Amino acid sequence: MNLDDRKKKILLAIIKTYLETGEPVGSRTISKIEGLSLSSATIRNEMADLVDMGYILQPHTSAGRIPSDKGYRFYVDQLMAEKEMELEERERETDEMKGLLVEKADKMERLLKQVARSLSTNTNYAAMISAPRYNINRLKFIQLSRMEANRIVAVIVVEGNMIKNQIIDIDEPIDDETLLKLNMLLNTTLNGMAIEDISLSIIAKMKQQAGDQAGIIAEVIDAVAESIKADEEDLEIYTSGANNIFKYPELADNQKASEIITAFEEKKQLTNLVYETLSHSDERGIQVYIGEESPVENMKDCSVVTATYELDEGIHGTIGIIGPKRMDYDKVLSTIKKLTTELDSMFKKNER
Amino acid sequence: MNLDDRKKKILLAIIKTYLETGEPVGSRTISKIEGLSLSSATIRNEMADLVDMGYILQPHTSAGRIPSDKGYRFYVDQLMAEKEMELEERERETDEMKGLLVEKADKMERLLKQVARSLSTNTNYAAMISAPRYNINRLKFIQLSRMEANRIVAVIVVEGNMIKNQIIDIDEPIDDETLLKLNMLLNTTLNGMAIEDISLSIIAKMKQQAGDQAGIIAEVIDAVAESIKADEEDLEIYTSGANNIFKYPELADNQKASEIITAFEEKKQLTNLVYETLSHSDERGIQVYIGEESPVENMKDCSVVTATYELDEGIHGTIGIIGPKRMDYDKVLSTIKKLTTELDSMFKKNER
DNA sequence: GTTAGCACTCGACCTATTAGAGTGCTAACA
DNA sequence: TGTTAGCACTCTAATAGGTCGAGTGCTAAC
Repeated sequence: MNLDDRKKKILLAIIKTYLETGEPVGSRTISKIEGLSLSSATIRNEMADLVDMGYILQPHTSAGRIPSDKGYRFYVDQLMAEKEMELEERERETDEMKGLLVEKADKMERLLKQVARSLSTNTNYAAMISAPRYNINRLKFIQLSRMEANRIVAVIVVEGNMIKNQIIDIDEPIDDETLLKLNMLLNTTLNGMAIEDISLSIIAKMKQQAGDQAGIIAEVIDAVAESIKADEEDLEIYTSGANNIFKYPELADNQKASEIITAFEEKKQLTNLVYETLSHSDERGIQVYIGEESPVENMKDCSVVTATYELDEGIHGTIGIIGPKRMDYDKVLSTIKKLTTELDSMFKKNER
Repeated sequence: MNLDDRKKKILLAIIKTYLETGEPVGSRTISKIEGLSLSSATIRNEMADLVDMGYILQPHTSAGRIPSDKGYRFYVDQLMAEKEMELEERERETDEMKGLLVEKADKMERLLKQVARSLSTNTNYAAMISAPRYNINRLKFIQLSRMEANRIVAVIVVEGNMIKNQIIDIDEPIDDETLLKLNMLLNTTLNGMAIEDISLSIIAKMKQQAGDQAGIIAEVIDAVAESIKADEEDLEIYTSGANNIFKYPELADNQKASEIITAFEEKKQLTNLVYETLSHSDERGIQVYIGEESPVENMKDCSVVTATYELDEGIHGTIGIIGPKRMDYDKVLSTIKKLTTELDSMFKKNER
């Protein structure tokens, strides 16, 4: 049995109706609404087929039908194909966009929080955004300064002007000249290097050149490695609107709500989502995970829509919307599309 | 009518039983359990009085009694008085303490997250902790470094070794000598000053001394002010275990759960709690808010226990536990007490 | 292949009915 | 006068029975 044109139309009708009402939809409803005037009996026959094929489900024998994960998948694929076409046809006007406008923010953190909030309030679903991640961590500048007699502070600037600090305690006081020499050594050797490329041999060579001060070099390198590692480990993720899940009865029971909230609290689970999205995202950069498809265990009852935004070559992050499987995919896809676009242009202006 | 000794005993028995079972407690239960052997009838009479006095409530006519906010308040006050005594008598042994032990953490943020997590998993309630706030922001060290030709990075270290960075774009390249001069000027003038004490006249004087470079001075001062202000505005708060509320049926219905989760998401509400605690905390530093007493609107159905920890003179933060009104106050008070103590000693060791 | 018709199913909702826990009150007791 | 036994009463939670209606599956006719 294959999915002929009529079956497709009926399936889409069922899903759309269900998305609007949130209740199982019966054959009569479809027979009335649809352009292809067919009796409820015929619809019923087709529906039976669709159940067999796994596109829709019957909660119980004498109830209407609801879409299965497979059904949603069909719908979303269809929808995204349409969107593709639309976007080629005309540049979208930005009418419903006002609410989306993100205030100009000076700090990255604040900006990201605002984006998350904007997303969640606009869609009424839960939202998340990951801080941009620098795939290549290239060192730009290193500076050691003496803070107190036995204590220096290392300032490490990497590509994209992310700044890290590390305080280093030293055994013996260090004089200005040596400090200057160390700074020269560090910068001439390391500037422009990717963190991954700092090999042991380079470090050994630097230590040799540093002579007595080899210990400090080691500490600085450690500090560099440490701060980068820390950065990789806990990818910053901002969330907003987790409480929105309570608006959807199918997610609001204790068991499920607790799982979802937990995922939002323990950002580690969301980290998965980010990596998954970054690695699998296709050319469009938008990804839809339905139910069981979700990379986050605790969100198997949700749908998750993610997208990557790009700040600059090799620097990107992920935004995501988490809601019920019967979410308004149309709206969510538009919103997320617009937002990534806006983010891109914003970063261009805001690049510091 | 006043609260005589027998009434007190009965009241405490009711509350303790309710804390254990979570169900309305009847007169028979009390008459059996209690040392002061009285018949259920007598207990009933007393209970009626206690209802009149507002210490306990009757969910419906033929049900047992549950404590009112006023009842809980009585219980907690009693408990805290006892604790006071206990602590004077003997230094508490640290037997149940293992789980509480917080791993040594190098970064403040990670430490705070761990503390929050430790609190929530140990108590099975929700927990929060605010980053330590420096009441007096004293400048310790300022360093300008050239990063690129037209760009310098200002590193600002304040009391407690909190480090802020600010990138400053300048119109014309600056030479090493001038940079050195500026650094000297900044440090000799500002070191050791409290932020609040940097007056306009001081700034004017510095600008005058800086001559051509007055613009940079202004930018640095702005950066200092800015970074301090940003710090004050969004007080960092870390939370953990919000999902624990689902373990308590009286908090787990949609309406209430949503409110509580929202409070945890929008940290602004928790900020209130921190300020409230900091300003009102008595000598012991532990505060208990029961139901309506809570400074956080969305937590009127919870009890909130907070405490201040002190890192150093004038530097403190707040930890808090949020749970149902029938929380195990005894355990919570002990835990929070121990944790603040441990935090204090940890900060002493970890002070860098 | 499509449709009308009809018996059937099953959850949602409403209404007793019952059981049990707990009360309030009265009358007797120390 | 405070305490207690006894008893009728109240109210909830749980169970069972009954009805309604939406929706189905199937058959037979078109």
